[in-house]
Amino acid sequence: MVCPKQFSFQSDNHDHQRCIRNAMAVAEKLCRRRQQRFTPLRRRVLQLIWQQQRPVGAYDLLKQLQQDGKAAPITVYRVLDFLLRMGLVHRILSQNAYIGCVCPEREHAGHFLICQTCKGLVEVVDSALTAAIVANSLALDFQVRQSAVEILGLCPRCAKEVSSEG
Amino acid sequence: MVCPKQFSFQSDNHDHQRCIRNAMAVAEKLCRRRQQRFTPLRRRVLQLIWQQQRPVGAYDLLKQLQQDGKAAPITVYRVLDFLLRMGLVHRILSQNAYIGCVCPEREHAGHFLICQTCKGLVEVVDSALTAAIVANSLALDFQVRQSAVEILGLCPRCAKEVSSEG
DNA sequence: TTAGCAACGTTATAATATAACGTTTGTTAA
DNA sequence: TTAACAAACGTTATATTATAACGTTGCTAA
Repeated sequence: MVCPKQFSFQSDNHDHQRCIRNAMAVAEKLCRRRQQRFTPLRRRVLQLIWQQQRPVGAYDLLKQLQQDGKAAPITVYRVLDFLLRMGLVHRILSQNAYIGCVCPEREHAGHFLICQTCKGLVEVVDSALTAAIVANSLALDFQVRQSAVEILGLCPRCAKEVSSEG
Repeated sequence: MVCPKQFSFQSDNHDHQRCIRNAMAVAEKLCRRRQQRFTPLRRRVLQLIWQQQRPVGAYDLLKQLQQDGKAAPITVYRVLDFLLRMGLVHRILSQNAYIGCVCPEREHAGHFLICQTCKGLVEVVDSALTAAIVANSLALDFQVRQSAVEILGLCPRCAKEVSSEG
């Protein structure tokens, strides 16, 4: 089970609490298997990230952590670093923000469609895109370690609003 | 004529001064055609960007400008904003840096291979990659405005060095 | 049960980017 | 020409994002 919101711009009224619970369970299992500590702090931050349905900034997370008590930026960044290493979240370069990964079990690059209006985001998993990246890299004798694809534009809903206004 | 360095990791001893002169001439023509002012400051910054053969940070540019006289960060960012709007430079998200565009006449997204060791960069122009992006967007009824593809890894030269060390 | 290391706290600071407002300069149209 | 306007640039201040350095706590494994 994955969060449908993160695979399509359309699906909206799904039980996101269930997605969150699922993501936490997957994270737990994955950390245990890798013998990494899924501490309360790490759990809390991952949960905060999943609660938003769009990419969240580090300082947004910080503010939320500070509602529980004192916290410093480095705390957030350290946790983010861990979550990124574990593949539990993706970093969205164009937004300086972070989002929960829908499929942390399988290692993969983050490929995204991002709406410039509502900041909504969809993770793309597509073999043709991956193949094109591999082909280009092979052609230049380049060893891929990581790839970031961020496609910016207008999601269907925001496009509709724009056209009905104008 | 384009800078071969920006299309391959291999070509190294080409006449880069000539590439720079060419880039400046193209920029000049393009601004005139669009009735935009290619001021001395804008010219200077674009030249500084082309002089590096890798992505340059805004504050690197600032330091170089300050050798001519006083300058503030906003000055650099304003010029970068102009150059980006004109398509004369690309912003490299993963590096917080900027690089001259090898083909500003034709509007296009920036697709790059970036070496994590030497920070060398190659601009990729590939229809299969573009097609994959378009296909994904169409499938989700998403209107693309801009796309950023940054493929990080090891360029052939750095790969060779790593293997000869280890 | 203690040595060692990972996690986290605390304080400070680096690096990147923008806001607000005033002045200069170039362009346009009477 | 020159007044009116807008674009470019200067100046000062500040926002936003991210990391460094070092000490303390607490888990874990021999």
